Amino acid sequence: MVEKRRHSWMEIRDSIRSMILNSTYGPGDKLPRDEEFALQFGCARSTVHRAMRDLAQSGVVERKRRGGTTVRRDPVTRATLDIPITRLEVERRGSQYRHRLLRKSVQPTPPAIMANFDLSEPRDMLRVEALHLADNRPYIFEDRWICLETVPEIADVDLTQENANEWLVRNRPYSRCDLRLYARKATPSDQDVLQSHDGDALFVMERTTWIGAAPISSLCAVAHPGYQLFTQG
Amino acid sequence: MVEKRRHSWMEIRDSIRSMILNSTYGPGDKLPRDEEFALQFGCARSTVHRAMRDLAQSGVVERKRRGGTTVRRDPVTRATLDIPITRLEVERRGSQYRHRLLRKSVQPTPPAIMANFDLSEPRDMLRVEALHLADNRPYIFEDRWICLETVPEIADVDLTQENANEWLVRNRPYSRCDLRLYARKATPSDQDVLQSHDGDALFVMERTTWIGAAPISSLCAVAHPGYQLFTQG
DNA sequence: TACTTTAATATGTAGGTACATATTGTTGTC
DNA sequence: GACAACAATATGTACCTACATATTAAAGTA
Repeated sequence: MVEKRRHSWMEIRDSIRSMILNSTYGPGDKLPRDEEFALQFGCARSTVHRAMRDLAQSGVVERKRRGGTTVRRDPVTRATLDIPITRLEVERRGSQYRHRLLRKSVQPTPPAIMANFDLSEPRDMLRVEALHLADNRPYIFEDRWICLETVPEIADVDLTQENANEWLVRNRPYSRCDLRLYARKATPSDQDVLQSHDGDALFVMERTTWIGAAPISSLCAVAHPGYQLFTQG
Repeated sequence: MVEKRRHSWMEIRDSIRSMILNSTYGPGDKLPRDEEFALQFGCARSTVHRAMRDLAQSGVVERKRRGGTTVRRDPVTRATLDIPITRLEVERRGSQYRHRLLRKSVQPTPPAIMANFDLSEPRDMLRVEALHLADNRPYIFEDRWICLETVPEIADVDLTQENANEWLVRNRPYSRCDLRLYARKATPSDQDVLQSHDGDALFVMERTTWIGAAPISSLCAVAHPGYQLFTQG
């Protein structure tokens, strides 16, 4: 029997997913070829391919050329984090955004930054320490290292006016971004800058970006006590 | 002049992206129609479409039917977090995984869990408190609420053998997952369970999952001091 | 047996056509 | 002028075909 109506790739995806769910195909199992599924569902191979791409992207299956498609043995929770420009994040909460440049200097990279960039030798970079404020209260403190060889123009930017975060994201899109999230106890110097109390738990986001193989910027952003990071539904 | 060679959608994507980068098209600008780009690049519309879908997904542009494609006014850093099954995370670090069920009971949901699930009324759910260990040292403590109406089978599972994390991820795939990340100061009860010291900063991951509109599980996972969450390269 | 070369094969992609769908703009009616 | 009905349009999808590419399996050679 030949199905007449057209099948959407999402239908196909859901069908395949539920087959994986109800153990028709278990973890590690090899799935039929796209063509076979296409025959089975009465749709085009490209439609199955579209569905499979989505399942692969969301971490349900793994695909390899010639190797076929297998059900992932270790399912993962895959979530997309949207980290907006800090100013927009603040304004979206209905608060007034302000920004203060605290320090700016050229220094050789310390070991931690070298590790972030995978550098074997120290290199002179622009270090910018700045504070983002929401309604005049500290929101995020950022300690950023910017590679002057990759981004020489940054030297001419007035960072008291436009903050480095925004300038970079608008002018230097990256091709690779590494992210690291963790919690850190507030230090005495945090207390001055973030108005945190002794021993507060602070949420830290480290972000390192490259364009191709060239380092752009490595950033350690420390949020105010109580900060939370969400995924978009 | 007509280009002969075939263009890959990634080339097209990079070309369009660099046009956005070098301000040929600025934030908020409307881009040409796919068909026009196709003509311009000498490729098929489907190739431009593929490129555009990628740019839209990575947050560079926004597409609307009939409305066309516009450059996003507010660039975001979009990162994909892979949160694996805890056992695999531990084993991948070369440590030995162990799991201990601490408490298990049926209770009405407290307000915080109701909020996570968007419930207006309390509901009886299975509360499971468990500890994941790496080399016999506390790794992650989880406090999980499981909806018995959506997942009645969980009542028959021996959670001292297979942990709830793994059972759910293998047997109850979700269609929606909300994630919340923050830092929290260690409480005295954390100190017992996680062997944390007084006032340590702890990394907390809250994860709530649904299948369709039906709640599956809401989880508060507190990691050991020093835990870090990465993005995959 | 160990190694290299070759063929087989499943996924990935490009091109093209036709139609679906959402949204916007325009026109018509009161 | 307000609102409803309708047409125009850019993106989205489905289906094909043809070819590209990575990887594995098989065959051949020393």
